[in-house]
Order: sequence, then structure tokens, then C-alpha cells
Amino acid sequence: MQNQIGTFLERVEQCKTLIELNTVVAELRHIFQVNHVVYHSVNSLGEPYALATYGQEWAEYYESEELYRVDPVVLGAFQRFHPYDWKSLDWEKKPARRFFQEAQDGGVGNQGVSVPVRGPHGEFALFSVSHTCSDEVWTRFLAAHMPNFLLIGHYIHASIRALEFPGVEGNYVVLSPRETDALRLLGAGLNRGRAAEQLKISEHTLRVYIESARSKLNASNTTHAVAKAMAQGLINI
Amino acid sequence: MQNQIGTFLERVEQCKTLIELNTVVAELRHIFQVNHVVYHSVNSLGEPYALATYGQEWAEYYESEELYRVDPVVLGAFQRFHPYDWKSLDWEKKPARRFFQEAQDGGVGNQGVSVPVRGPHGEFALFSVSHTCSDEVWTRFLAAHMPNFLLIGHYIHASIRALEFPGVEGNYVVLSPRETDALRLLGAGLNRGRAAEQLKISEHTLRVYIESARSKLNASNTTHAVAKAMAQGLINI
DNA sequence: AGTAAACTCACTGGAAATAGCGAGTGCATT
DNA sequence: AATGCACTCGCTATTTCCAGTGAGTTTACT
Repeated sequence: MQNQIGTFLERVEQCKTLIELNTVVAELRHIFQVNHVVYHSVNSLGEPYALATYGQEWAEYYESEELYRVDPVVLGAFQRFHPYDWKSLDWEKKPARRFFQEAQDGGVGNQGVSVPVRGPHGEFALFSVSHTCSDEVWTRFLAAHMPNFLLIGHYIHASIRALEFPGVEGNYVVLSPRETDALRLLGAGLNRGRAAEQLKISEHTLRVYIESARSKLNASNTTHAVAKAMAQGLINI
Repeated sequence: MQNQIGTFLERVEQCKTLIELNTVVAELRHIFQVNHVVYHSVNSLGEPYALATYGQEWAEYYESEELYRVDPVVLGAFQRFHPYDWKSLDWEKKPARRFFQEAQDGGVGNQGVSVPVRGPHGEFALFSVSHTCSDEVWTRFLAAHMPNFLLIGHYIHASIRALEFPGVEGNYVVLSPRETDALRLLGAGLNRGRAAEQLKISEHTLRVYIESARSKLNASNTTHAVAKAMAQGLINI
């Protein structure tokens, strides 16, 4: 089994097109003997993408009804780091219960596990595996494969990024140290006066940094600049 | 070897204190036969932490001189996703060359690899392994262990989080859908007028959402609120 | 040695955000 | 049934920020 997964990871790395990747990823259904495997972006940075083995009907219904707004799997992803069993989520709320029923009817399965994958430019994606089985069987399955799912999720993500941005290896935007400082302090909640004070420069000067950072980031205002800088990993508050 | 790593991951998961974790992590030096292993936070969210086997002298020098400002390993981390060989970084700039020399003298080693680890609340950490050997030996070493490093980095991170925030499983802050919409659009660069237009509500109403979101997030202004919401994974631009 | 970039400081009108107030509707969990 | 919460709209005074332009010094790369 571990050899099979090693081979799978190598094949993911070598995929030349998204269609090929989709095919390779779909084979995980056979490797793990499960209903479905899904890999999809959770946010709106860049092109939204999804590699899924779900039926078209369910996928379209999900999209058209904006079910990601109530889907506990997606909502839970934002707060989680390690792979998580869908059972550990909050299914008590009314919309969540309704969603679970609809997902069952859509063939998703009664069990599932998801791996959050966070990329350097604010990308956020989910790799999920779902199946229909008892709690006992599922628990044993998870115990055996959690680390594998982590690896698979990261490799798929890296492969998609490589296909979307071939040859991109460097920075898209480079902020000077002072520009970085300025945005970091503003993101931390300081107003310009306090930030300038902290950096021991005049407020006038600070504004120049904000301006040039905003220009480099092609941002329409300070808030946008801070948000973009965070999304691109240029600052961390 | 793979069994050894499996055991190691389990031990990391079961650590009850940071000191214990530090000891366990330090054993990686013997498992992989390398000079040093390091795990440290890259940003300033929460308590900064570091598990390192470096000598105290180098660690203190690094901190006091704020070398993370010139350290290509740290700077490169922001833009990367997969484990990366230190050789793939830009060591051409003058301060970088000087830093490399100083790091050599500090006993770090001439080879290294780092794994970026991104958490759900804006945490960003690096797991690194460094050694002294030839390029050929190092290349074979990386080919054999890249997936292991990925797993180890993530497990250490999860363990530290579990120790820092015992029992924390849910959201710290819950924003209503409209509040989320408001912050997302502001983070995307829209001004209040445009954002209100997009949401088909009056600008007055939009301001109420911004206010209440700011209050919930304990943020001092809109920029801060957007930054905090992003850092906590409540919005994604 | 020259050029590019970063760093520093300054001014101003118009736009946006903050902080404070109040009020009614509807849905959902309890 | 009730309580809480989300959603919607409105007003105003004060503070802060934006955007545009200009210019001199220092640092670093070529």
C-alpha cells in the first residue's frame, strides 16, 4: 500500500495537464476503495478549480445553491490544520442537517475526511475523501491513512500550482523593508500616527511607504494593500 | 527507516509539554544523521516559539541582529509551498552572502532544507534540517526524505498548537454572513460605496456590518479588522 | 563612476472612516 | 412563546486617510 502511494505521488508530480491530473486523482477511489475523492479551492484567489469524482448533478446543485456557505466541511476547514473527520464537525444547525441529507442523496456518502491545504499566496484548498460505511470501519481507515491524505493533498496542490503558473519561482511583488514594516503595523491595527512613531519616522514618510506599497501591489487603498500583502505572504500579523 | 519515522510522529503527537517536544524533536538529528533540526515560527502571531538544536551563541546572535530580515531561508519561505533546498534560494545579494558565511561559522552547515507550515490562524512556521556534506550526498538525502519532512513539520506544528491552546476546537470569533461579505469586499479593494452596491444594501447598513465585525474582532479600524479576519481564516481574498 | 532604488521629509483638498445615537423586521434555537 | 441574533435603514460631528506632486540623501548594484 505504501509503495502504491509513493508511486501515486510521483505520478501526480509528473502530470502535464489538469485533465491528466484529474484522471490520476480519480484513481484514488480504487486505491483506497472509497466512494469519492475531491480536491477543490476554497477561496477566490486565481482561478477556482476542482477535481472531483462526484456526479455532475450534485456538483451543479452545490454550486448553484452556494452550499459552501452552509457546508460544515468547508466552514470547518478555515479553523483547522490537521486532517479532520467529518464527524468532528458541527452538524446540529438546521441548514447543516438539511445539507447532510442532501449530500447523502447526492451519493457523497455518510463518512468523510478532509485535509486543509494552505499555499503561499493565500490559496486555500481542500482534499477530501468520502465513503459509505460504519463508524468502526471508518475509524480504522482513518488511523491507517491520515498521513497519506496529508501528503496527497499537498502534492496535488503543488502540481496544480505548477501547472497554473509554469516556471514561476520568484516573488511577484517585492516590498522594501520599510514598506513591509508600514503594512505590517497598519495590519496590526495601528493608525498612521502610531505606526510612524513606532518606526521612528514622520507620518509624512510613512505615507510615502504606504503609497509605494499600494502602487506595487496594485491595490486601491490601504486596506486592500494590507489584504493583498497578507494573501501573498509578504506580511504576517 | 519509515517505521522509525512513524514512531516518531506518534511520539510527537503524544508530547505533553514543549520541553518534552523539544527533546523528541532533537532526536531527529540522530534519526537523519544531520547537524541540526529547527522548528520555529516565522511571524508574530501568538507567542513566538522555536525548537532548535543550534548553539546558543548563534541563536542569540541571529535574534539580536534581526537576521531573519536578510536570511534567504526565511524570506524564501513566504513564497514557497513545498519543501525547498536552501541551494534553490537567492544567495547572490551582499547581505545574503555575508549571512551564509556567518551561518557556516555558527555551525549550521553548508546544506539545508526547509518546510513551510501554514496554520489556520495565520501561523506560519518553518521546519528545517541542515547538514554539512557534498551536493551529491545531499541530493540523494533529499530525494529520500522530502515527504517525511513534510509530515514531520506538520506534526510538530499540530503538537505545538495543541499544547498552546489545549481544548480549543471551535471558532474564536464568528462573523455573520453579511459581516463576512463586508470584510471580504473591503479586503478585495472595494470602497464602502461599491461594496454596499455589490451586496445590494445601503452604505449605512454596510457600515453597521463593518462596525459589528470590528467590534467582534476587537479591531481598531477597518484595515485591522480585515487583517485579523484574514489571519483567522474568516475571509479569503 | 553612474544609475537605480530605498529612505527621508513636506503640503493640500477631497474622500473615507470612526463613534455615537435610534428603530423596526424576521428567523431560529431554546 | 420568547429570547437572541441577524438584517435593514437613518443621522451627524470629528478624525483620519487618500492621492497627487516634489525633492534631497544614502545605499547598493553594475
